[in-house]
Amino acid sequence: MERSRAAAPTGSPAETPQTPVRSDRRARRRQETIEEILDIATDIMTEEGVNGLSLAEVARRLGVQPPSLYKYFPSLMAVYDALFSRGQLEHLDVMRRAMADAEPGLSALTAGLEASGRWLLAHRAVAQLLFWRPVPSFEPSAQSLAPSVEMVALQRAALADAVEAGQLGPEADAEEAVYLVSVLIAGVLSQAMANEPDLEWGQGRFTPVFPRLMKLLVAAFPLPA
Amino acid sequence: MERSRAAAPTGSPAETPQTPVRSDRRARRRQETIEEILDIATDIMTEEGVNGLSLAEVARRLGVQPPSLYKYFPSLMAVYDALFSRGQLEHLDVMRRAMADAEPGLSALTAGLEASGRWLLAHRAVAQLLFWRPVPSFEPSAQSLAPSVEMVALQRAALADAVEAGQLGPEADAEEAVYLVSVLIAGVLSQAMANEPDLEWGQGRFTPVFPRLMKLLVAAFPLPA
DNA sequence: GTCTATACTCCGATAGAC
DNA sequence: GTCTATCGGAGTATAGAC
Repeated sequence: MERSRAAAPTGSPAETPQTPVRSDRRARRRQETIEEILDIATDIMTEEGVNGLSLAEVARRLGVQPPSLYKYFPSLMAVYDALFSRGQLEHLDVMRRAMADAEPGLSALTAGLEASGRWLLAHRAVAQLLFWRPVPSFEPSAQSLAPSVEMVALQRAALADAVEAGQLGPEADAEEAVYLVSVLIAGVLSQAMANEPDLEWGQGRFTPVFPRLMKLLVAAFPLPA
Repeated sequence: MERSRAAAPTGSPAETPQTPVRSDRRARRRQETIEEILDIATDIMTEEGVNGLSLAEVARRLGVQPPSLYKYFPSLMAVYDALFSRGQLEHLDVMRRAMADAEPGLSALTAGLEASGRWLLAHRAVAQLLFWRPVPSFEPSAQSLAPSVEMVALQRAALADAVEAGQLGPEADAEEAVYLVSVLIAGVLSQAMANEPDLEWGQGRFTPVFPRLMKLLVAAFPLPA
């Protein structure tokens, strides 16, 4: 958590006051604090449950008094929304990268879902916030929800690639196929999270069956004879 | 909510005082109150989230003061445990009946899982308490957990029946097959609960794919040639 | 078995000084 | 942007009268 103070020595009088440089530094420092708050909030949710998050506890761990946090977030719900939004974006990024690194089609789909599962198991508290809605008084904003549309599009495109490559039958190029695939990954993840809280992807009784489930897709969408 | 007072007229002096009859009546009345508390608690969890349950709110809806509830439950966690236990037993009963009414083997397995899914979607708050552990400070007692062993045994037996009936290959008669089946039903349910909170079994995008998934089991455990 | 009264702890949020 | 002080409310749980 060491922060670099080497650049831009403080005493330099050559720069005009109120420059964008100063503002940038302030803005960056502010952004760092925001990220730190969100990291602490994630820790608390992991330990106490998603519902156990409180600004008082965040303040305690950050070493400030609770009112100070209101300079960064207007309410507890705003913190939840920032956590939701950041989680959504990171999750999307992880899946996109994994798919880009794999062969288009079934390989990319499998790789993307597996990377998604790996990330979600490594960030369980955020995963619960994203998919289980455990805080009834929190509704994610429309902006925070936007990346999930992209997630579906990625999977839809991979299915289309798989059909074109002759890996799946033509019926796999449909919205229903995305639902079926989502059921498979959701089943693996929900069982792993509920019953094996300390294991990561690849360990235990549930996540290892995922590759097997993906192979079943060929049976679900058979190639025409 | 009318309660029958017809039986056992109050003034009858033929019976000795402090008879088991009197105690039975008291015990039954007490049990009714306990069930009513659990029903109200379920309503609250449904509206406010599993974590939103509070004895104060239960007392408010029951029309008593909070301290009165401590005559029935020693703590809030004891209420959670009673809810867990009752849910576990009802859920097991639903599945057992459905399986008994169906042809042994794959039909019984499918019928049991479908009945389970139907019941869980109709009792979502309890389902979350049973499977998602959303209250970190609550650990179900060993006694409350016991019925889940029976659940696994039921499914295991149905898989063995299916193998014997020639519906599935011999590898389906194994513990791993139960995990695979559990992933399928968990996936359907978690997607339905997260994304279609107002729909029941058979409606929406996810639960209708369950029969299709069960058909895939044949592909996963092919019959020997 | 019900109540009142109470002790205790915690939280979200705001006002205003510095 | 930090703090102190405070409001207003929530909750669990216990003691003791009736």
